[in-house]
Amino acid sequence: MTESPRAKPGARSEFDDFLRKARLKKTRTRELIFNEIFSRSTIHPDAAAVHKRLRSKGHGVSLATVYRTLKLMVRSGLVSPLDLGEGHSHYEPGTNRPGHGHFICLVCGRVCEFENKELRALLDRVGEAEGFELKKHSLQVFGTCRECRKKKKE
Amino acid sequence: MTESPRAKPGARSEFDDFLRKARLKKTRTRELIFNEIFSRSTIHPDAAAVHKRLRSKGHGVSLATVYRTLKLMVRSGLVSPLDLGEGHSHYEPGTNRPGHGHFICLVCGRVCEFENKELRALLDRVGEAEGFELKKHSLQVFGTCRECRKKKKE
DNA sequence: ATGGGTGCAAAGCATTTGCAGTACA
DNA sequence: TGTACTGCAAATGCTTTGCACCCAT
Repeated sequence: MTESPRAKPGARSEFDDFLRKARLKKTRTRELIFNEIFSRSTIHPDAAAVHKRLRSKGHGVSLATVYRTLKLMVRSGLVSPLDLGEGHSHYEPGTNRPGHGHFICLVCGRVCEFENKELRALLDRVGEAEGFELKKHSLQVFGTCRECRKKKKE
Repeated sequence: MTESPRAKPGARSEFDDFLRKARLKKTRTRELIFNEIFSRSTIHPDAAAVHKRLRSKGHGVSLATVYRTLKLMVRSGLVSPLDLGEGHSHYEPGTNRPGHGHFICLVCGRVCEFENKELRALLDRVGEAEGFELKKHSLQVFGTCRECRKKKKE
């Protein structure tokens, strides 16, 4: 069981903690899937992409196990599902990232994250006004990215 | 072909306009589905709910047509799909409602809309900073509603 | 050893589609 | 009348599950 090369400091031990608390086993397969999500936080893969990537690296992991493990990681609070408007889930590392959202380019499909402190404060304020206790949120902004706007003008 | 009792003023003619422009036919079935979405904007039904509701009213509409029509209405820009975290789409009237979002109670499942001008301005600002041309957005806030918080404390 | 973990194939849902018949323009 | 629209059932695509075997503890 090797350490992830680019894992966030702390994230790995969170996974370990979760596994220990839930009396779940630490397996090679789970580590591989975990690393696939955490090593490149800008990718936002779906289950099929994780599966394909692992296969192409020579790891014989089944799609069923990818789904099982992703579900596990979502329940553990380490990973969040992400709706890019494609009708199925993508995944990204982390949960409870206040003020965090995504730009999704409708032309090229690129996804770009952003983080904004005002947004967090704003949502807290709106929630409080409604008597609503905010746990997490999901914000997607669809439009055209800088590059695609440039191309369109040419 | 009767008028919708509670349709937004203007919304109906938008639908008519869309149908005319796209050379689509105005049918009883499309009108029924349209009204089901627009008559109760707080309901956010999924396709199955629209279908069930129409059936219970004695209208023999097929689920396939409900899906086809909802897709049509989404493309027309009259209706927006809504991800309530259930793994399938719900629908609400309207598109391009800047500063619009949803609270979703994780305990009772109730959905509550909100509208906030600051949010709109904030997203525009963040988009501009990225060179991103904002078309629409989707914001869901998950947590516990006032009533469920009260019950929990008791 | 013993119970959880995994692969495989089959099942389960939401959604889409082919086709033949129906209804709007 | 002609073509779009609809219902039905089959097909599709993503995700879950049952079961037999495997492996971490």
